[in-house]
Amino acid sequence: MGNREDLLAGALACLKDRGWARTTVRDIATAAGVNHAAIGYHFGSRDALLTEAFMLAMEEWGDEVEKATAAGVDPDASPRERYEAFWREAIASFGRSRELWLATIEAGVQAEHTPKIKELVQMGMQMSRTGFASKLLGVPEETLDGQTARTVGSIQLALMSGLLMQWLIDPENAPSEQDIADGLVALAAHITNSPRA
Amino acid sequence: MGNREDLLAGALACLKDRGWARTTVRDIATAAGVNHAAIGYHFGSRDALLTEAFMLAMEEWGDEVEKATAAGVDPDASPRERYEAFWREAIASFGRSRELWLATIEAGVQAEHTPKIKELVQMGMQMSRTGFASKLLGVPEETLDGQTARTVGSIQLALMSGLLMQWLIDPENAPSEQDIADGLVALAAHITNSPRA
DNA sequence: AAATGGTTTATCCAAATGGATTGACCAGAT
DNA sequence: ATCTGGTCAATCCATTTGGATAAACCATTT
Repeated sequence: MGNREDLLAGALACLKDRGWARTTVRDIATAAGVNHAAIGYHFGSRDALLTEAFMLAMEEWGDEVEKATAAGVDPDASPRERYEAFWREAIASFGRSRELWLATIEAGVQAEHTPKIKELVQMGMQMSRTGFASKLLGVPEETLDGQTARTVGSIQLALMSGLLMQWLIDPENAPSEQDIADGLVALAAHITNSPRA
Repeated sequence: MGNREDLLAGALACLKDRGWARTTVRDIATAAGVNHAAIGYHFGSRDALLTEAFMLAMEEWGDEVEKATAAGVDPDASPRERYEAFWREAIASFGRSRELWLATIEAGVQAEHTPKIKELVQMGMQMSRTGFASKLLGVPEETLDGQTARTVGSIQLALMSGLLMQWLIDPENAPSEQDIADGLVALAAHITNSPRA
């Protein structure tokens, strides 16, 4: 393990607990236990290093999501129980890997200023849509039609990032897994009813 | 209109198209057409000015949300039509006031580093929950019980920020108002069904 | 007209920042 | 042993940053 790996690890750490914008080359170098000149040598620039570190963060993020979706596949449970189990695990992950999740939100902001990041986030969102839709409905990704991915997948993805924000900023008032399922069902029921509810 | 007002307007502009982290005192001063020393005189520090400007952004944000909710109250329309009308207007606003919406996301990140901002965002989220729930269900805020606000309101708020992210980062693949309603109903139907769908 | 108090501007400054340079180091090939 | 290509660290550098200082400005009061 040379400086290169140390720098990547240090950059990932900084990305999590300082965020993209406020990490300096010296922050990274200190976290990595390396002279900051090594950044220029191995990566060319601070931004290039951070971009590469962000890819590591996306992998970790994928693992966390997978862990949550894995919780929602008990064949003996009802769909609702499975759905709540998913959120129970997701919410736990929000707390357990708080900094990581925070970094994913900041990535959304950073995407606006760094084209490469934008591409990565777009890719991640597309994969999430189909992944969520398939796992949620219990249909293999191959046989999943694009329309369902765009509807169910997009909604689940939106709930994921939206509820993440609530849990990060105001966990006191954020909805529990039951609240989520209740709200979803109540909202859909209201929309479906032809007369006023 | 003295420097103070100009600085606030300039800071708001910078907040929108440069974001909190990357706006410098000189950016603001230039945008305001004012010497940057005036920031110290009128607000004490860059962060204090940005915090005050952020409150202006929150007001504008409230107006945009209100405009969208107003689109969802046609008494002749079905609940579903009203819901889609809301999202049609919301999505239009995402495009029309792109920078403003972007600033609200960055606020979520900034909340992590600036307690005052965190308070403001928490407040905004609480108001949004009850506001959304009441407008959506057609129930005055006074008679709305806390549980419904936490469930339906939280879900709608989550969809709002989650779908905003999708529309900001990848409008090409973001769901339309029909997609949203479809997905919501399909997801709820799946959860409700006792056997597998 | 002179004085006053609030405001604005022109500079100054120390610290921080990203990056470049330069010479040391070191394992493996010659 | 020495040469070589890659790695590393110490140091330097120009620029940018947020903020402070102090002098000018200006309307109002005396």
